[in-house]
Amino acid sequence: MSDTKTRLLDAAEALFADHGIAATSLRDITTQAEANLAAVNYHFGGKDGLLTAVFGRRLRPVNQERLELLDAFESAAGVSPVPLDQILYANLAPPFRMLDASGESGQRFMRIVARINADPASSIHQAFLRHFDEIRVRFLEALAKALPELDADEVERRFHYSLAAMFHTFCWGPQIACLCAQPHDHRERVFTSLIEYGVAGLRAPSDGVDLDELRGLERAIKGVPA
Amino acid sequence: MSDTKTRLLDAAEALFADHGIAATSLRDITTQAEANLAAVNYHFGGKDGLLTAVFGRRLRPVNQERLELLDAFESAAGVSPVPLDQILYANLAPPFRMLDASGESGQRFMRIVARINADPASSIHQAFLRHFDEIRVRFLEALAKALPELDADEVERRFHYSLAAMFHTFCWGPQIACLCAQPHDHRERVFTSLIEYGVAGLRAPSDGVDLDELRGLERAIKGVPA
DNA sequence: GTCTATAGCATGATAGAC
DNA sequence: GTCTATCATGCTATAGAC
Repeated sequence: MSDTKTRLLDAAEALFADHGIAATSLRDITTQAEANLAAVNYHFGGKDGLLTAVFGRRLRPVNQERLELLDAFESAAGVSPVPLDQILYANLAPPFRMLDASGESGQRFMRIVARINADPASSIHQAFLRHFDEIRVRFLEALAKALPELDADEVERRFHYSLAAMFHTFCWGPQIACLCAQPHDHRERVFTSLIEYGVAGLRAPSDGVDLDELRGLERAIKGVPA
Repeated sequence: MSDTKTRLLDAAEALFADHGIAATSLRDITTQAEANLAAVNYHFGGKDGLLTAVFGRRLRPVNQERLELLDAFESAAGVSPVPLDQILYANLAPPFRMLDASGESGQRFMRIVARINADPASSIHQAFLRHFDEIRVRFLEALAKALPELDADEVERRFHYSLAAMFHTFCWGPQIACLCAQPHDHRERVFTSLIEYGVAGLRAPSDGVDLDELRGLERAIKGVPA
């Protein structure tokens, strides 16, 4: 039998992911973990602390691996920029590897992460973001080097688009029937798809779309005079 | 002075967006709306019903406009597929227009939407999804027609990637300092950027990335023998 | 129909015994 | 480190005033 702390983390991870964070009470968690209600407060200082510990436990190794991968690709590239597919691979491979290794519980965890990510007003959000401080800086540097024709703002926006697709996929995957059907084969396809989409998006010409032209077309179609 | 129902909706929208849904109590809402606590239950049946009404009120006209825009572009295209930038424009222009028209409260609203979207386990999620049933079908059809070389699964995945970027931007925009600085000019840039990224991503060649090659590279770099 | 006052029950947090 | 008891607060429901 594992110790109370671990049992609480496991129970919280499962319940937060399946029923949502707000909908899960400390009593649900302590009951499933066969622990006392007050144990949560003692070990983690409260519900927020427990949640922080839940994602910290898994996020640390995943993000560590991301940085190591990026390091490796950068060393291999020397003075040249790291190719975009390698940058995206360094960001995506670690969480996908965790999905393969941890099975059901890994999927659950990714759903929690995606949920916290989408709620900037939540109280644990800052603790969550701190896990990504170094990631953000390092990956933005690598992207900026690989995309010298874009200004820094645009690089950051596009980086966020690629993150959004990843979070959305982890959060929605099981329900879009893209990640669940044939677990492993499908995951491979989704992994590839995320990189393909991201590489193409990051490389998009920055003057490829003329908003005024689209607006003009809209007006013309709708029969508005001017 | 507006009626109680409207005041409750306005207060709830502001508080849900600023402090999060779970963190906002009915008492906070009724206090700010200068209404009685039980009014929420009477008019909306509870907190969930209130939330449903909050996003329904704004989502209906926005989604209506999306469909009308897509209709218009499809009529103009005749038998040809609608160009990708027009499809994405039809999806993005209505919410951006709402942002310009409704100012602060519109921004708040988009943050609520993004949050609900990221929490599939929440109890209102189904009511939320129903608003997008028709959108999903119509836009997927248009995309499939414009991207005949992709299989249906891949079209759906890429459609979701483009949605993810949109939600993420609306949710995070103010904090990434992309949407806030010079409100209108910046928004124009972000709008354009979303379309550029999306068009390029949707058009990505579906065999552009070789996962095994990337994995092989990783192994080689890390010095693993086989 | 519309709103108010209030009661019932569940939750998160804490104090203090062991 | 663990557990019991308890408190303040939150959501829901309902009885009844207007």
